[in-house]
Amino acid sequence: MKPTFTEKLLEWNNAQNTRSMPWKGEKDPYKIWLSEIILQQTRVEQGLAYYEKFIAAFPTIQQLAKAPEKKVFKLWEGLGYYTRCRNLIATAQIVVKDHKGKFPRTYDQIKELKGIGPYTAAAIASFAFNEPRAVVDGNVQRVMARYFGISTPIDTTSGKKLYQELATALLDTEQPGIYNQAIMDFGAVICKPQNPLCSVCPQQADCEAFKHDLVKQLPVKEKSLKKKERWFYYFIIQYQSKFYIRERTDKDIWQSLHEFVLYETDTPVQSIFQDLPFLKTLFGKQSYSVSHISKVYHQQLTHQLIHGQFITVTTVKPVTALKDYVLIDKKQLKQYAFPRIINTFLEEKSSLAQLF
DNA sequence: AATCCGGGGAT
DNA sequence: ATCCCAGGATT
Repeated sequence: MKPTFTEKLLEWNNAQNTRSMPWKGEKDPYKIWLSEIILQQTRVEQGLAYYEKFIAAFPTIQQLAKAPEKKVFKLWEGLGYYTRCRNLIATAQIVVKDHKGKFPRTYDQIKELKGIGPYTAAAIASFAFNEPRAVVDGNVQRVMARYFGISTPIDTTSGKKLYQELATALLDTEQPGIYNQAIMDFGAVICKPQNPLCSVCPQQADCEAFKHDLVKQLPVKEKSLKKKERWFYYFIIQYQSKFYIRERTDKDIWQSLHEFVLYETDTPVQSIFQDLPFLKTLFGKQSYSVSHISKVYHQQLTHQLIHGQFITVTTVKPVTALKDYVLIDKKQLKQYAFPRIINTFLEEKSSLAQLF
């Protein structure tokens, strides 16, 4: 006999949950996996278009596994957390090579794959294979913290353990997939982060947070993130009809994306014209001409604020001092994945007028 | 245990 | 501005 919470949740799911998504009820583990990776820390509304694009481009895991990496990253461009994309490719290749194209069928095997943690493994195992594993995502944590009135922070080791145990106890082991889907929908539709719909909530009578007016305070998060600022000066160096770009490979933001010639500082430079020794160092005695300096663009990341400025430079000879950078014809540029701050610049009409 | 990894939407 | 999103990997 399951707790009343589970009964009421499933009742709500049957009678009132109208939330519809393309992967709901899906049984193909490939499609479930793809949707779950895309949706990690990503809103359904934001991930939806990417899911459709990926399914259209790669209907099977075999096709994804053999696709050129560049093409996959171009599809992922703009979605963020690019390690997910790298792991997506690696996992597709592992499943095809080591598992003969058949997606692993148990939670433990699934969790071994790259980019798959406790949440995603539980989601795939329950949705595709009916294994009784409880998902714990942001929705589930919030619902349980409020329903039970728990003030243990969700972003601690003990908190994660506690919420996983609670979720497991509440799970309907007869229909784990339906239950997991239901509690996440419930968190997204009723027990929302802001302005939850307590007035129409079927759990209201037993909700500890509602009883004690703690709905707004729960769940508790312990850590606050520290941010740092970085200044990126991008030199768009044109030689004939080509530009220098490189792939970002350091352990840093935007790994596997591309960029123009970068000069980075941790404080803004006083004047692009006077105080930037970078260009002179780069060109030495070679001549160059600066044709345009853009406004300052900004991009807010989780832990960083990026200030970006774009300096368009033309030269009549190749720049030999540029290591790692390669010359790409301007017509080929759109094949490469760039960070949003660069695409924002490229998409502005004034920028295009300078470059093309 | 702490930190990092994006981009977008709501408030 | 701040929070949060169908989290996971690294140190």
